[in-house]
Amino acid sequence: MKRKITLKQIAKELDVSVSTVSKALSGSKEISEDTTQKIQAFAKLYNYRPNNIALSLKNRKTKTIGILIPEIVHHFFSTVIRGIERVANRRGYNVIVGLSNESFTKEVINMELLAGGSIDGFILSISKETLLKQDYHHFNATIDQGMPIVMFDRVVAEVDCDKVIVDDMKGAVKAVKKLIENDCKNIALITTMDYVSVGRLRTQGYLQALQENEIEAEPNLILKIDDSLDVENHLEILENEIETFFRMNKNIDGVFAVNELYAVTAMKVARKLGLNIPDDIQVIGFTDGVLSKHATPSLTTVSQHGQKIGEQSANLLIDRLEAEDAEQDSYIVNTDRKKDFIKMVIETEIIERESTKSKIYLEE
Amino acid sequence: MKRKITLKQIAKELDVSVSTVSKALSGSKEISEDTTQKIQAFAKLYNYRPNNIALSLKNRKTKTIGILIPEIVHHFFSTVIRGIERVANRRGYNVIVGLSNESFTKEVINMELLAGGSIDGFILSISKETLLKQDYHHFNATIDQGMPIVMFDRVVAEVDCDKVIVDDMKGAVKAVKKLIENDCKNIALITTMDYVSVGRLRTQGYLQALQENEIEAEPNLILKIDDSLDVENHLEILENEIETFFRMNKNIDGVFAVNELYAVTAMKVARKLGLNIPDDIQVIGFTDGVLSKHATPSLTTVSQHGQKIGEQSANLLIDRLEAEDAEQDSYIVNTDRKKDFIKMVIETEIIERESTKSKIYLEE
DNA sequence: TGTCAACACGAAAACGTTTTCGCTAGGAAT
DNA sequence: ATTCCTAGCGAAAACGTTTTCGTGTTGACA
Repeated sequence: MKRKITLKQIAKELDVSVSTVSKALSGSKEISEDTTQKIQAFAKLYNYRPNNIALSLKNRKTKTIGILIPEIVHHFFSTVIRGIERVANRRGYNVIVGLSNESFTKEVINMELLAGGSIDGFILSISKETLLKQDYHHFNATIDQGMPIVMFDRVVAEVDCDKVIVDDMKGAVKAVKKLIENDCKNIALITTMDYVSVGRLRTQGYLQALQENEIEAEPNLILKIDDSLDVENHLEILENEIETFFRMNKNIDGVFAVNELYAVTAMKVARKLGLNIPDDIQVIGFTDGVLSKHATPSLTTVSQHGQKIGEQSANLLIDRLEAEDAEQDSYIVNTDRKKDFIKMVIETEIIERESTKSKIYLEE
Repeated sequence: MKRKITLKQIAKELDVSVSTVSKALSGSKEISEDTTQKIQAFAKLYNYRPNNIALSLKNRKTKTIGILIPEIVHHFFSTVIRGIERVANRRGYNVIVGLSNESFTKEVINMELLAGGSIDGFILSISKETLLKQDYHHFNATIDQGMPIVMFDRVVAEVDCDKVIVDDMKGAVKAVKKLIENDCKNIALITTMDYVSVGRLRTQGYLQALQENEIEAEPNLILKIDDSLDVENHLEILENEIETFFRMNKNIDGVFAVNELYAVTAMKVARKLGLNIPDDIQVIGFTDGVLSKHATPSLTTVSQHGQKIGEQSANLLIDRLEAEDAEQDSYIVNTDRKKDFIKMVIETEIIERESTKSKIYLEE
């Protein structure tokens, strides 16, 4: 197999020194035009590409950022990656992706692997298992070794770093308020067990919206799904749970679900029970993915703007990386830097579609 | 900012040589137990992690593979990545992802960037623009520099490398045959313009299935959508096209669509026109994604097994990488190696759901 | 003719490893 | 007492760059 051509080989071939080749290729004024031309031509001919690895070793930076997410077959995380990739590329960085599959062990292993020099910083979202264990030593160890981290969506107070989050609670409040405005009297909540922070926050938002409108929360109207099992492959279980839930609470006229899947499944079950959407029952979901857009009827959702989250995360990380660079040139060292971490909140937005009643006629 | 601790620093601190530290940490028998213990304890205390970059430079391999895909917010590509990541991790490799966004330029730039030493090999799927331009020099240049490539799904004969493809044509044949068996007399095809190979192949499959059953293909029953525009954001256009298509061909009783989106949109339109699925019209799509599973009625699809494609691709690539290693130790050099590239075909499978009639009663 | 600047280039260090080889000291064997 | 082996460690090269600091050869100028 052919090896990539190196400076040394070019140097030997053209009978000059490595330094000369390096300078010629970077267009240094030090080298005569003759030599420069000759070297550049030769390099082009042999398709020379500098070895990033060697550069990384020298510069102590790799110009790549590591992403660590729980799952990639997931619309929200995909859009976040796309956002990260956008600004990373624009700012001259590459992106390397690790998957934890919601497992604590895989998260730790992946971090150790990537932290071992391959990347300059992390952008990550914590796995469910880690949230359950509440063991965050690997994050703190990485930060201690001077590698900055930005967390998004699933964050945790125990780790000191920049964070980008969705205003889950506010988003839920907005959604439920919309249902209330649309004359729903008995609003159900379909949520998960609360060990993942986002589920808890959205539940809180639901409760708060009710409280603000002086509606008493009815425990019967809250359905908690155990999402530790792989829902995608146990769709019937989910459907059955929702069906009995609906049967036991025939008065439900509005549903707020903490994710797309629960929402469209709720719609499916409702229709199976002969209910019309949105006339008999209105539904709002969370996460604006493909399901919401293409379901029939299309689903009104709380959009989290995943791409924006990714973009902001990347900007935060790269800003910090480049601030570090500047710091080395500067005499003033801000020892308090560790304390001014940023927590950025991305506003949610309600995308109105067919699963809720349009109130346009009221606004005339 | 704290820098990562290096062998040299440990050596200085413990007043031994760098070599000793290196050997002690790798558990070499050469070093006395005393020293080994002391060094290992110190290393653990300071959380020493070897610098992969330095290792990569020395070993001339990075143990990471580069993925280059047109789009990440796409169920099929996500599952492929998951598959790649699975076997890569199992076999000790990392995964770095680049996105071309269907753009030729971004594809070239990304390849140059990654090929510059960051990775040992590529797994990629060609962007639409590249397929249109038919300019494949960047692939061949990369291969010439000794970096192996595996292409999946969107492949091209002009590049000599391992390939993993879906039997698109056969899958389409199966789907259409199923419609024929289910007594459909006028089967429509909703497809794309054919510059992307997969669209063409699926169209061919449609035609072949008809021919094999001695049904004459009716040009009116083929709808070609211009997918150069971003369909996700021009949903109404798609719906309108399909609606007029249906209105002009009221005899349609079966639809084969080359992707999920077209299929569910067709179902949506059909229902809007008062048609019942699957009684009046049966629908089969391609690609088994979330839409198919959660649409109402759920969609019968041709599954491509994206994860399997990813796993096979990764295995092919890593096999080749490790064969290269072995080659260097061997005296026999197979100069014909370049010619025995593998083209692996992943079988499709029809997932039957509610959008086609069940024929169980016939099989009794 | 001697001095000096400018020009064109080379040598070497540095980044963090691993690995090969060599060296020293001590004990065993002769 | 001399030789030899071996355990335990260090020196140095190598991977591919960039960059700093020489160094030698011009030519011009005094």
